[in-house]
Amino acid sequence: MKGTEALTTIFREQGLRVTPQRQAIFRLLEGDVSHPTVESLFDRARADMPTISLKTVYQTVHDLEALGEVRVLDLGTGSVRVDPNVEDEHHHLLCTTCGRVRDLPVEFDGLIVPIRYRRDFTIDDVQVIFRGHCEHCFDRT
Amino acid sequence: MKGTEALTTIFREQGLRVTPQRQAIFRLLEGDVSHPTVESLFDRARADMPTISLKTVYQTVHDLEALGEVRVLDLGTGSVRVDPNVEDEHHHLLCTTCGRVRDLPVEFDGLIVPIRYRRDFTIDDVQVIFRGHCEHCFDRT
DNA sequence: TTGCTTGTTGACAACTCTTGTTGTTAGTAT
DNA sequence: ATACTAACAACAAGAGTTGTCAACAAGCAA
Repeated sequence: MKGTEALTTIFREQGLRVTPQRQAIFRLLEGDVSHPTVESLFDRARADMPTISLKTVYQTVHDLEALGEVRVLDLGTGSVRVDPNVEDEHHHLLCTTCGRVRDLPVEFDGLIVPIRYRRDFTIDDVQVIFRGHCEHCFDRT
Repeated sequence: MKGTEALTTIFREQGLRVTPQRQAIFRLLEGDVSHPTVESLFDRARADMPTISLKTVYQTVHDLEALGEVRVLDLGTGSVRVDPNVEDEHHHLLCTTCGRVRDLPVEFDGLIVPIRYRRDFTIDDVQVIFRGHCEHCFDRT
C-alpha cells in the first residue's frame, strides 16, 4: 500500500474525497502487518475519532481494494481481513486458535495446475492458506 | 465418505441416532461432487421430506464432519460447502462467476514451507483455492 | 411388543458480519 | 465564497449460521 500522501492524491484523482476518517484509516493501515479485521480497524480508529462508523471503515477498505492498494482476505475466520501488503506476492499462515496471520513469502514453484485441468478453466488467482498453531497457542494447548 | 449403511453403523456406535432425515442427507451426499451448500442440500432434502429444517441439515453435516466423513469448506463464497470426498487429497478450482467448484488432484510437490518460517508454527493443514472462470462462464463474459 | 431414556427434530429467535437507506455534513473545483 | 455532490453517522436490514426448547421418536432392555 502506498503512503498517506500518495493515497490522498490517488483518491482525489479518482474523484474520491479525502476525509479525516479516511486519512485516519490510511494511517492505521500503513505498515500494519497484523492483517486486521475491519472491526479492529474500527476500534482503533474510534480511539481518535469517537463518532466514526463501522460502515465508513468498510467503505474505505473497499475503495482501497478497488484501487489495488489493499487486499481483502477471507481466511475462513468469520470476518474479513485487510492486507496492506500488495507489493510482495505471499501466502498466509493462520493460527486457528488465536487468529493471528503471518505472511509467507512464495519460495516454491510448485503451484502449477496440470494443463488437462486447465483446459476449460481460466485461472485468475491462487490463494494458499496454511493453518496451524503459532508458538504462543501451541504451548498452551 | 462412506456409504449409507456404513454411516448408519458408525453413527450408532457413536451414540448418535439414525433418523430418516439423516439417512436422506447421507444419500444426497453420497457421490456428490458438486460441493453443495447446506442450503442446496436442504432444498433437495425438502423435495422428499417437506418438514425437514435447515438446522437439521447443518447439524448432520457437522456430525459428519466431526466423524471425518465430510469436509466443510469455506471458499469465500459467503456460504459453507460440503465436500464428501475425504479419501483423495485434493485442492479446489472455484468459478467466481457461477460458484461451481471442481476438485483438483494434488500432483505437485511444491507446498513445503521453508523451515525458518515453520520454526515457531505447527502446520496442520494446507488449503489451496484456485479462482477463475469455468468454460461456461468464460464464454459469456 | 411395550415402555423408558435420551438424542433429535422443527419452529423460532438470536447472533455475527456486512451492506443498504437516508438526511445531513463537509470536501472539492470553480 | 459558493455550489455541487460524495461521504458521513445512525439506523435498519440482509445473509448465513447457531442457540433455545418443548415435543417427538430412535434405540435399547425386558
